[in-house]
Amino acid sequence: MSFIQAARRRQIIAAAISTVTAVGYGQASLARIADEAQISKSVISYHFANKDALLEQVVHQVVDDWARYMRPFLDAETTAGGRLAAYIRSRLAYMRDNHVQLIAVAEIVVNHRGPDGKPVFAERDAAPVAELLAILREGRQTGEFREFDPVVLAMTITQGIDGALTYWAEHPGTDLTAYGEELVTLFRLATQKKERRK
Amino acid sequence: MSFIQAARRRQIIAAAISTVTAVGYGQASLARIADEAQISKSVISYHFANKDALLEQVVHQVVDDWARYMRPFLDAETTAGGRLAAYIRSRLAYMRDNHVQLIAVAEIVVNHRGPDGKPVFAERDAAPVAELLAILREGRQTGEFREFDPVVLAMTITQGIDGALTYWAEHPGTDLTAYGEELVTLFRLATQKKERRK
DNA sequence: CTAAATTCAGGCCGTGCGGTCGAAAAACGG
DNA sequence: CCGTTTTTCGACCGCACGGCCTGAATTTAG
Repeated sequence: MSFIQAARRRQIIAAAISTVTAVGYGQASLARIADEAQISKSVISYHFANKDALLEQVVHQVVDDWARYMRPFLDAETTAGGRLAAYIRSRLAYMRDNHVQLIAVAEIVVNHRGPDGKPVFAERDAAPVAELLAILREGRQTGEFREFDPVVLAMTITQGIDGALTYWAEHPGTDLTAYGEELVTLFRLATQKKERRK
Repeated sequence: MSFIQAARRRQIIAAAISTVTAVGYGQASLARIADEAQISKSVISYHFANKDALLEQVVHQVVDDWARYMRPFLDAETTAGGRLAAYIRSRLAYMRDNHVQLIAVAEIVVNHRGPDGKPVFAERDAAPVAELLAILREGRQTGEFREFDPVVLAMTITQGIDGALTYWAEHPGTDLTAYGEELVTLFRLATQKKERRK
């Protein structure tokens, strides 16, 4: 693949992301995306087989970048509790710097359907959840965490972090770092064993 | 409004709910809804001004019923902690019995946009969140809860409950009651003050 | 320099959408 | 029983969509 081809693809993907984020999945037509990129519709058709292929590339690229970003933060921690806090902080940090991409991906994953009417990317975002699940199971096995259902915890933590994104989107003035520390505290209290105090 | 009119409207609303839940907001055309209800498309137009009005009625009806369901459970409790647990349990119980309606409402609220491209029902589901926020603020004021940001907690609890719905939708065998008790425990630990133990 | 390959613009087409129309059918009132 | 109103229907309209095709501009290769 030539250099100019790759550049065009990146440009089109970027335009698709900003368009989906701005007007939503349903209104993100090829015409609007082409308009956003200031190119003709057929350029998109030339570089991507069809709309589905374009959206799939959008999701693929963002998810990959996301996982690459979080990895070093997770690997730097040794205890399950530390990894959990790092997970929350790094996922939130990535969201702060890439919220446009993540909103677009969320729109696409939720709304993109196959001909049968069922979602296509059902398990695509399961990767970060699986990572989190592993952390929780490890903490339970080593006895670092209290007894709980790791599935419920993983789901709730994921949802809680996503909630920060949602809230931030609606209240742009929010201090996401402070929000993140609240979440870290919240889930530390929710996972740690009871300690004798005073 | 006559009796038969009300019946037709309810039938159409029910068909809209099941259609949106089955094939998603984007694919839920008037034709498919009419097909689901086994009536002609124009019957919908006769009883509702347009598609937007129909969807608004769907959201309105479900949200109203939802609030009516939860009220007595909340009023039965006196302490903030009790009200919080009742909130989680009753909201989850309603979800178990009305998941089709709630999935439809979620689809509509997220995807329905005005001509400007911005969501229309942005604050519609803010009512249950406000209720939850009041509980949390009350608990903080009376000193029953630890220090935290009520907004973050309210958001996280709401998201956590919604996560149960999502997980249940993907794993139908899930024991929602057990899931709910995990959530109650989780958020009790996250909200209560540190206690001296042993 | 020329010819082949690549890249891009504009327009066309079939499809399905939300919504409307006039007529048929059903329900109602005297 | 008939006339009126309410309700339903299938046909139809204008529109925007995704996809495709044609052809011109640009780049590359020999």
